[in-house]
Amino acid sequence: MGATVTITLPNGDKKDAPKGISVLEFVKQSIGAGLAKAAVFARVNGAEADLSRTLDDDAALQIFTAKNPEALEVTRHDAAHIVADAVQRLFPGTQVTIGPVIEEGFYYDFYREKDGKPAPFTPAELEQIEKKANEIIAADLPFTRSEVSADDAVKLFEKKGEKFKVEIVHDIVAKGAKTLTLYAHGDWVDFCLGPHGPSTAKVGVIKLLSSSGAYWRADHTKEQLQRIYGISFFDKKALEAWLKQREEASKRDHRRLGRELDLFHFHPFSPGAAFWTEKGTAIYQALSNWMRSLALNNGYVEIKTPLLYNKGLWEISGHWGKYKENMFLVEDSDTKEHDFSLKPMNCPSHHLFYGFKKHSYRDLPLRYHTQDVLHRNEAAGALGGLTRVRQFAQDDAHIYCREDQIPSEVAKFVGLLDRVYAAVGLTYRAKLSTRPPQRIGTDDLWDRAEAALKTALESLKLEYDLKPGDGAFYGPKIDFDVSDSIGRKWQLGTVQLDYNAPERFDLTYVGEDNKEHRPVVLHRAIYGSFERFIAILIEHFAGAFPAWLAPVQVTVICVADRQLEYAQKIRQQLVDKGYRVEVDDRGLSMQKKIAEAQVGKVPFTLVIGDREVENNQVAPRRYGGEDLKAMPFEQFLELFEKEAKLPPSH
RNA sequence: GCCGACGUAGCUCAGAUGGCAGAGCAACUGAUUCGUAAUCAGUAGGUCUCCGGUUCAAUUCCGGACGUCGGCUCCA
Repeated sequence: MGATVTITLPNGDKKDAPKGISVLEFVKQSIGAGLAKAAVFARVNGAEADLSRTLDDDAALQIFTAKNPEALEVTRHDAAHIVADAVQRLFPGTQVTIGPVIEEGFYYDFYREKDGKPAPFTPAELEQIEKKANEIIAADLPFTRSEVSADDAVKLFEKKGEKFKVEIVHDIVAKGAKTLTLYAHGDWVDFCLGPHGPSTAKVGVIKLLSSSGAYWRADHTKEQLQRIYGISFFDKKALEAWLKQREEASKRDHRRLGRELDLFHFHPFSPGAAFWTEKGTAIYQALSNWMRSLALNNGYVEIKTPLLYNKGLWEISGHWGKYKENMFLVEDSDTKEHDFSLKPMNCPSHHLFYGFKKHSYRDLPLRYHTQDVLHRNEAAGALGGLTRVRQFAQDDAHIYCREDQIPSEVAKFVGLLDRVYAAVGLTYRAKLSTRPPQRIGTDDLWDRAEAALKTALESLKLEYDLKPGDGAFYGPKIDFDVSDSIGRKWQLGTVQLDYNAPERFDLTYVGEDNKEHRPVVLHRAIYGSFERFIAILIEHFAGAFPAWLAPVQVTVICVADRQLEYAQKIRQQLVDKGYRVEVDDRGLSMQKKIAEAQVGKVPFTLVIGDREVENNQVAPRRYGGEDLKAMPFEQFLELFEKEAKLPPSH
């Protein structure tokens, strides 16, 4: 009799099985053939494992099938292997690098050259690869796992001529790994942590999405690689649903809605700088006014500083050395030298401003708010819509405070940011970035700075991701990310601690002890930039803004022209209160005008006929079609103002 | 900046192997004055992004520039 092991299932059941049985065999014998067939991978004592893993000790076992989202990640990793296999079958000599699962799908980076030059995959080749990959799925090749020594792994990949894999193996060995795991399906082998599904057939269906350039190790001085993006689903139906959803999401794209709703334009003569229409400007101004009120009501002062500066400033700030490539330089017409630059950030000008006066500890914290225009010379290939532009304005502020004031300042800021995002319904993800290897300041200082940020996040019960080593060289920071309609993440808000700038600019305050001390600076923004924030809001609301943000808040439509005079009176009363109202007096049918108001996503349409004129009423209709029925104008006003006023700023 | 795709009317898109350029919507004109999602008729609109080259002939083929899009990198 062989030894037995006791396996505990998620529901608490315990089952005995012969020691050394595979997970799959155990499931088949002790749970059921159906689950065995559906299984993709397992967790043994919480650790991910292949179904072929043997059970050598008592363990807790959990089986994952297509019903678990985790299983899709595993099969997408399978899919990456399959695509790499397909590429190497079709294009011998192509080298493989890495192929991770990403949020939506996976990618695989290849190195391929022709005549010494990088050879990108053409759309036709992608089709071939996709076809071949799905053939590999149909072939139902089992994935097999094996362990080899580091030496054998190096030999294996050297023999195959896979120099990138060899490099990765060396890296892993340098980190202390003794053995490596290999995964093979058919003749194709890659080394990989796993787990993988039982066979290629489990992957379902692979769809390749795009190809693009990427650099080995994300370093543009290294080899140019060819990246193929793809996604897989357990069945065609799920793939089709995903494609459809993607099409829906693209209808919310701010670039598309910006055109359809006539919010902004771009012109080749000023790439990366928006032309805002009167409608786009209305949104911009509403956000600007709201942020101004929020700032002024929360202890900030608003200041304005120049846009153009002599390079002397950038030499002090360090931008001339580290950021010059991103700055627009301006030639002085006398000296013919590029002695001036448009400001890419507000901080240096605020530091100069701080220095205009001698400050007492009683002045602190001192909070300067600014909405000035900034210019950054972004790489041409990086521009896109409103999310990445060359000219923009931040809802910027710099807080000058004593070190002991940092925790409360950070907490106040994060609280304010949370209120702003909540008011527009945005959900965000906070990221705390801590000390990088290259940094200034003592460890003690960093300990305190990081603790201050952490405390603020925890006091607000905010979940956050920790990004060790991602902070700026002068201090740690918290970034706030929001996703756009196609799932790309954008940084909006940020708060950064800065111990460096006060040194560089020799900023001081006089303390209680009558001696000079260094303040600390907090850089912070909530919207991030108006441009990017508006882009995110357009997508978030799919263009149907709440009344307070909508470019046109009310459209007044008459049943016949004889009611126009009354309609104008209604409009005037609303305009006098500061609202954005239009009367559609074009010679179109009423139905057509209503249709256009809906297409324009105007929050309220007021229909005026003889009955309304007679009774001093309006007949409001909401965007989307809800008919509120005729009511006295005063009653509408009350209802409307609740939604059309800026959100609270206290 | 790098890799790839793309650039036809204000917008969305057709089009031909290299031989007079097409639709819908929008615009304009006229008629229509209508009770909650699109009234009818007509008119106008184009150096087919730009600059070179090949050709009897280029919007179409080739090269370059600019821009847009998807990535890389960076960041708000």
